[in-house]
Formats: sequence, C-alpha cells, structure tokens
Amino acid sequence: MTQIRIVVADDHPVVRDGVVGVLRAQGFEVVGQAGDGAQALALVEELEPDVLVLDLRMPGTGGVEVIERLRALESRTGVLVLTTFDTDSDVVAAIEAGATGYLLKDAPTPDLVEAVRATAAGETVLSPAVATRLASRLRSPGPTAQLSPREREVLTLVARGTTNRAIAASLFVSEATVKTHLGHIFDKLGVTDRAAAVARAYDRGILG
Amino acid sequence: MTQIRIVVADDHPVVRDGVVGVLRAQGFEVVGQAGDGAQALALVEELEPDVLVLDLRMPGTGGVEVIERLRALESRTGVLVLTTFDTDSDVVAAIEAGATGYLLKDAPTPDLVEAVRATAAGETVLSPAVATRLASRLRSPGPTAQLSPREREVLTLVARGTTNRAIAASLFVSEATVKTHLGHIFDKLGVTDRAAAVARAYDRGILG
DNA sequence: CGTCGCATCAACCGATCGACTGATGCCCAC
DNA sequence: GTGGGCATCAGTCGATCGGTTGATGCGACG
Repeated sequence: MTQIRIVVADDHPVVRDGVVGVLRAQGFEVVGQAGDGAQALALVEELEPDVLVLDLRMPGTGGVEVIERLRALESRTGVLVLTTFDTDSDVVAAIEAGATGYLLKDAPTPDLVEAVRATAAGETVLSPAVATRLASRLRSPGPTAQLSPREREVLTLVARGTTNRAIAASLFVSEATVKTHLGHIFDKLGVTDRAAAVARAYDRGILG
Repeated sequence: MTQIRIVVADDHPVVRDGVVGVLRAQGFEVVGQAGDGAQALALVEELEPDVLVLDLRMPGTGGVEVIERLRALESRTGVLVLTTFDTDSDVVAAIEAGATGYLLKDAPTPDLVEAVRATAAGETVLSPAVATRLASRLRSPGPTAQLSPREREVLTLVARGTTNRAIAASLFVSEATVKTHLGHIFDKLGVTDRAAAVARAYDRGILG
C-alpha cells in the first residue's frame, strides 16, 4: 500500500516532536509540521496529505477554525484532533466542524498509530472519554443546549462579579433584559443561581 | 563532562516520547520513563538521575507530591517541572514543594534542552510566563493568600449553587459562620460576590 | 505569655437576586 | 407564512445575599 502522508500541527514543540517521532517510527511519512493554525492550513493546501494531526488549542487560528476552512475547501485530508482537553465545547465544536477523529493526548501510543491509520481510511475514531461525553450529550438533550452569543456575554460579566444593573449598563439594555438572559442561562445550564452557572460554564469550557 | 542522566515522568505517552526523543537527540542519557507519580518516585530512588523531568498532572500520585517526597528523602535529583498549565496553585505548589525549574510545554525545544542542563547544574529556571506569575504574586500580597481548608469547602458548595443556609446545614455550622467564611473568601480573592469568587477560583485552579 | 490565623457565632440592614407572567420585533428556516 | 430562536422590555414579590461590627475559643509560633 502507498505510504500514509501526514502533517502534524501543534504549538507545543515537545509534543509535536513526540508525535512526529512516534509516527515516523511506525513507518508513516510526516511531510510537514506546523506550530499554528495558519501554517497548518497552508501546509495542508500545499501538500494535500492524507491526515492532519491537529491540536485544538493553538495561538492565532485555532484548531476548530482550521477544520472549518478545510471543509470549506473540500479538502480530502482527514483531520485527527489530538488534544489535551475534553471539555464539551471543544469536543462538540471539533466534531461539528468535521473532524474525522478525536483523540486525547493521554492515549497510548499504539492507539495513536491506529487512529492515524483509521483516519487515513476515512473512518471516525474517538477516544473512549470523548465517546462517553458525546454519548451522554445525546442522552440528555436538556443540558446540551449551547448559549447564545448574548448569553455568553452576560455570563462573562457575571463571572467578573458584575451586578445585573451594571451588566445592563455595560450592554446598553435594561436590567429586565439581563434578568431574562440569566434565566435562560440557568435553564440551559441546569442551575438555579449565578454562582453555579459560572461553575458549570467553567466545567464545560464556555468560560476560562 | 559526565553525561547527564534523566528520568522522564508524564502520563501522556506522546509527550513522554517527545521529550525523551528531544533529550536523546541532544546527547542526554534518558535512563528511565514513568507514566505516573509512583513509578517516577521508584525510578528516581533506584537510579538517582541528575534530573527528573516531571509533569504535574498525573493520575494517582501527582507531581507535587512526588517533589515533596523527593525532598523528604533528601534526593539530590533536580526536578524540572514540564507541564501544560500555569495556574497559580500549580506553580506555587510546585515551587514551594521544591521544584528546581518550571517550564511550560509550549516552550521551544532549545529552551527545554537548556533548562535540563541548568537543572542538572542546580540552577533554577522558570518559563517567562511562570516568572511573570510569580513576580506578580510577590508584588501583590493581597490576592496571594491561599484559602483555608474550610474556606475551600464552602466555596466548593457555592460553586454548586448551594445557598448559604444549605451550606450551613451541610457543614453543621450556623449560617453566620458561612457568611463569615464567604467574606474572607471574597477578601482573599479580591472579589465582591460569590459568582466572581467561583470564577476566580477556577482561574487559579482552586476549583475545577 | 502575647500574638496571629482559623473557625465559630450573633444581629442588623439595604441591595440584589431569581421566579413569574406576559409582550414585542426580528430574522431565518421549513 | 408560520413557527421558532433570539433579543428586547415591564412589573411585582419574597427570599437571599453581602457588608458590617463585634466577640469567643483554639492551636501554633516565637
């Protein structure tokens, strides 16, 4: 079979070297490395590799944006997300954007190798932890809801200790509006007060 | 000069391989690898390397505990913390426990190499981001204060949306006591309400 | 032995919050 | 063109919160 060609994108040099080393040792052909999203995009467009191993958290152009743009370009490169975090927002955003696979960095090396192979073949691979998270997301449609931009804006201010009145002033709306937003936020997050809402938001990666 | 002997401890196989690869390529002698704190301790005791490259966040025995035990054993091995996170609590705990150096994983490879060399020589090396954090900590003694165990307990319940009265019942104290604790928490975190306190606690790694 | 941090409690008060009900305008998708 | 999500607003009400001041007992540290 033809050798699988790979581009690795991660802003951590150490991690990048590690992934590259592991993949090369397994006989894959690593044709390019990127330290941020923009480089990754350019490399993939130029080299058209079979697989892009991608970290989500990168300075500048983030991983999710990279995936979206690749999909927009109808790239045939499979995207294997390899990241440290498994917060709801990250996972869901990546999968929705069109990631082919999602692996956590604490995955054993053989799993990584197998995931790359599967990604090249167009198969979807998910870390057990990620799969569990997605499954639980499907099970409970209630707390699944995403916050609207305005709601996130309100919640961000709440997390800073801003009072409803001050939030209203800050956003140029009435206090009643702020309260309504907060009520919706509480519903969506399944909590009953602002302190808990902030905590849930952090847990889910909405804030932080 | 004699070759520098190193043990690498990280629960992420990919990262571990990366660090090991980089260090070996630079001519260091990696004499052992560990995937958790207990293994790391055992290896350091047995092999007495010059440097232990240590991830803080590991399952079971965490990095900070490893450092503390090594210091208790009067080990002469230098500890270079190499981790993804730079939250206040992590950094401070590691330094206080006796870490020789503290580097973030997004450090360039040459910096890592140099840091290992410095650590072996007993010098303290800090990531710029970490150094900044420490400096700002010294500058502002106010928000430096750590929360007492009881205060953390209260704050944890607050983050769950628990009401003061319910917290009081849960901890078998009066509501007045809870309020007093909360007042101290607000002072220490430099905030004025519970929502902001929760947010700050997450930012500092106290919660989460 | 004095001091300091921690944990505990009291009582008061004004400000704020969150629940509830009900309503309007907008824009997009089906 | 009808429904649905989003953003906007109103008004009321009881519950709660947060700030304040003051006080006690305890252990640690010097």
